[in-house]
Amino acid sequence: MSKSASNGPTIRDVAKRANVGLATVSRVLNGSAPVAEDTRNKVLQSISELNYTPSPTARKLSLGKTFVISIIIPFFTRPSFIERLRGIDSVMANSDYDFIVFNVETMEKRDQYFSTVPRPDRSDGVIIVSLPTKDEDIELFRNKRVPVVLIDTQHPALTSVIEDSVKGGDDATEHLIALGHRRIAYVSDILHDPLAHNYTASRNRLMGYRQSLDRAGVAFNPDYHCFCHHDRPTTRAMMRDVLARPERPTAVFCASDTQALGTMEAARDLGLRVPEDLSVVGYDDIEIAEYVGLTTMRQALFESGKRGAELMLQHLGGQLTVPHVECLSTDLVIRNTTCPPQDPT
Amino acid sequence: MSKSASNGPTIRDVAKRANVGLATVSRVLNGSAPVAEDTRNKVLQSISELNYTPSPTARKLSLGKTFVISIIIPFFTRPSFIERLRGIDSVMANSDYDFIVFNVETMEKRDQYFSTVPRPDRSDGVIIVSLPTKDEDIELFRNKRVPVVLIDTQHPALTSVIEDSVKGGDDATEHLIALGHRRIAYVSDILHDPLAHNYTASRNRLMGYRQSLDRAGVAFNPDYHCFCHHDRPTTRAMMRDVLARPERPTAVFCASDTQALGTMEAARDLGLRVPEDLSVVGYDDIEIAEYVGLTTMRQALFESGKRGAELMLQHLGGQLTVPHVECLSTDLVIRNTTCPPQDPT
DNA sequence: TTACTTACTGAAAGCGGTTTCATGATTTGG
DNA sequence: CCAAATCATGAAACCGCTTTCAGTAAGTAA
Repeated sequence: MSKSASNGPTIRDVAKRANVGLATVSRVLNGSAPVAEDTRNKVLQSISELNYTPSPTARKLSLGKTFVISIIIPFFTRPSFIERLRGIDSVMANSDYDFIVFNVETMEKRDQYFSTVPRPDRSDGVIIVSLPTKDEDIELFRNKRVPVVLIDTQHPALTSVIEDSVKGGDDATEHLIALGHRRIAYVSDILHDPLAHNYTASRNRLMGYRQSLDRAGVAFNPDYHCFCHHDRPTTRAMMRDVLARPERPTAVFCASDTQALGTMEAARDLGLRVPEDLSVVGYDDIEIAEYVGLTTMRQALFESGKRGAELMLQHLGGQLTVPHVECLSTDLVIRNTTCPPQDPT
Repeated sequence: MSKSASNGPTIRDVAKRANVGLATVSRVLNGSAPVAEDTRNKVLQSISELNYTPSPTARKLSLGKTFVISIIIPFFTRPSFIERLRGIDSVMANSDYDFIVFNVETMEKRDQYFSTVPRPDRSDGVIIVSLPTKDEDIELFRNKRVPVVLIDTQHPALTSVIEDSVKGGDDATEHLIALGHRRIAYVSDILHDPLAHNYTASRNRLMGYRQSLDRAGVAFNPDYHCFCHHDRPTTRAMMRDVLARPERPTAVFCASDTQALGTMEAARDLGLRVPEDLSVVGYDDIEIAEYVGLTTMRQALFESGKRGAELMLQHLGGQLTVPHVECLSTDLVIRNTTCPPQDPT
C-alpha cells in the first residue's frame, strides 16, 4: 500500500529541497561520513524547514536491527519486579532502544515467549528476569543469536546480575546473633522444588544462615529450619506449631517478608510479643514492611535492573564477549521487630 | 549494511523454493487474495521446510504501520497504575500490537513524551493514563493524526475511560450514613491545584459526598472538608488537629487509602479507637488496605486498562469514529474500620 | 604541467515485505 | 465455437532509510 499512514516528509524531500543527494542527508543525520560545512548547513536548514524526522521503521529495516529490547518477566504486577523494571527503564530511556515487557503468569506464556521473543527480527536483545533457564532454553537462544542477559537468575553460559543471597542470609543472621540470640529459626520456601520461585535464593540464604551460626559457634539445629509454601496463612499455621514448642526459638529469620508477616501473625496468635518475646527478620523490604516496622533485608532491586540494562547495552555494543556475572549486595534495614532476647540462654 | 543481523530465510527464498512468485507467498501469508489449493500447499510446505517467519520490520515499513501502541503513564511503579497496565496487557497480548510504556515522573518527561511519542512513525496509537491533557496537547495529537485514548482522565475531544467518582463518593458516604453517622468529614487532596494527581477525582468525590449528605438531610459543614498534600505524614498531622476538635467527626471519608492511613495514625495518636470511636473509609483499595482491614472504595483498575485497550483497538479498526466516554463503576469493600457511631448525635 | 591523492558527493543497490498491473489460463455465455 | 468475463499468478514498483561504488573537483608531489 503506497498510501502510507505517515505522510511526513522523507529523506528524499529533504535532499531535493537542499539540492543534494539523499545519501548526503543520511550522512549528515548519522555523521557516518564527512560532509562539507556548507553542504551540511543546507541540509540542516532543509531538515528544519520541512520539520523532518527520519522514519524509525525504515532505519530498522535498512540496518537489520529492531532497536527493541524485550523483557521477559513474571508477575510484573509485584512490587519487586516493578522496582527492577524501573531500574531497566532508567537506563533504556536514555538509549536508542525501546523496551517491550512480556508478562509471564503461566508456564505456557513462559514457553511461548521463550521461543518467539528471542528472534533477531523481534528483538536486538532479551533480558530475562527471575525466570530459571534450562539448558535447552539456552540452546534456543544461542541458535537465534540474540544476546540474553539474566537478572535474578543465573546460567553459566550467560551474563547475569544476581544478588548475594549467601551474604544476605549471613548478615541477617549475624544481626540476630549480635543481639544475643542463639535459638534462631530459619523459615523459607520448600527447598526441594526447583519450580518454587525462591528456590536458589532460599538455599543460598540457608547457607549464609549456617555460615553465620558456625562463626558464632552455634550448632545448626535442623528442627529450627522450617519451610512451607510461600504464603502468609500457611506460614502462620506452621509457625504456630514451631513457636509453641518448649524450646521455641527466640528469633526467626525468614527468607521473605511475606513469611515474616505470617510468622508475626503466629506470634500474635500465641500471645508472644514482637520483638520482646520474638525477634523477626524478613527479606525483600516490600512496601508493607515499612508500614509494620519489620526489620528486613533489602535487595538492590532497582540497581539490578539498571545493571542488567547496562550490561545489555554493553553486549550490544560488542564490549561484552564472555559471560559476566555481577553480584549485588544487600542492606539490612533495622526497624523494630528485633531486639535482644528477654531471657538469654 | 547488507550483512543484516537476521540471516533468516526471506519471502524470496520461500518463493524460489516453491517455484512461485513472491507475491503469491505474500498472498498465502495474508490471505489477501485467492490462491489455488495446490499452489498454496507448495508454498506452505516451502515455508515450513525453511522454517520461515516474515520480518515484522519489513512488514511495518511496507504497510506504513508500526504495530506499536504507546502508553504514557505516570509513576508506573504505583500499584494502581500497574493494575491498569495489566488490564491493557490482557488485551494487547492477544492482538497484533506490542505496547511500549513511557514512564512519566517529571513535567519535562511528560512534555517530551507528549510531543515525540504520538507520531505516526513511532506509534499507531497512544493511550494516556491519568495525565490531564490541555487543549494544546489535543491540537498536537490531532496534527499528528495518531489516535489517542484516555484512561482515568478526560477531554471532550477524545475517547476516554473514566471512573464514576461522583457515585463512588456518594456510595462511600452513604455507607457511613446508613451506619448512623452524621458528623462525617471528607479528606482529600488540595482542590485548587490542577496539577495535583487527584484533582478531578477529588472534586467529583466531594460532589458525591455532598449529594449523599443532602439526600440524608445533613447539612454540609465546611469545617469537615479537610484537604492537604497527598501523603501520610501530612494527613496525619492535619487530622490530629481535626480530630482534637470538640465537635470532632465520628467518621471520615478519605479520597485515598494513603490519606485514610494517615487519618488512622492520627486517631491512634489521640487514643481514638477505629472503628469504635472513629469510622474510616478509604478509596483505591491498595495492597496495604487489605492488610490493615481498611474499608475502602475499589476502582475497576484492571477493567479500565482493559476497556481502554479495547477501545483503542476498535479505533484502529476504524470502528470508532466519534469520541466515546466510558464510565466504570466502583465497589465498596467493607472491612473493619467502619461501624455505627458509639454515641450517635 | 602531469600524475596521484584526498575529500566530497550522487546514483543505485539493497533491507524484506505489500500491492498494483498485466498476462495467460479457464470459464462462461450467446 | 468464439468473444468476454473470471481467476490465478509473476514481474515490478514501492515503503524510507543506509551504504557501496564510482566519479568529480580540488590539493599535492614531482
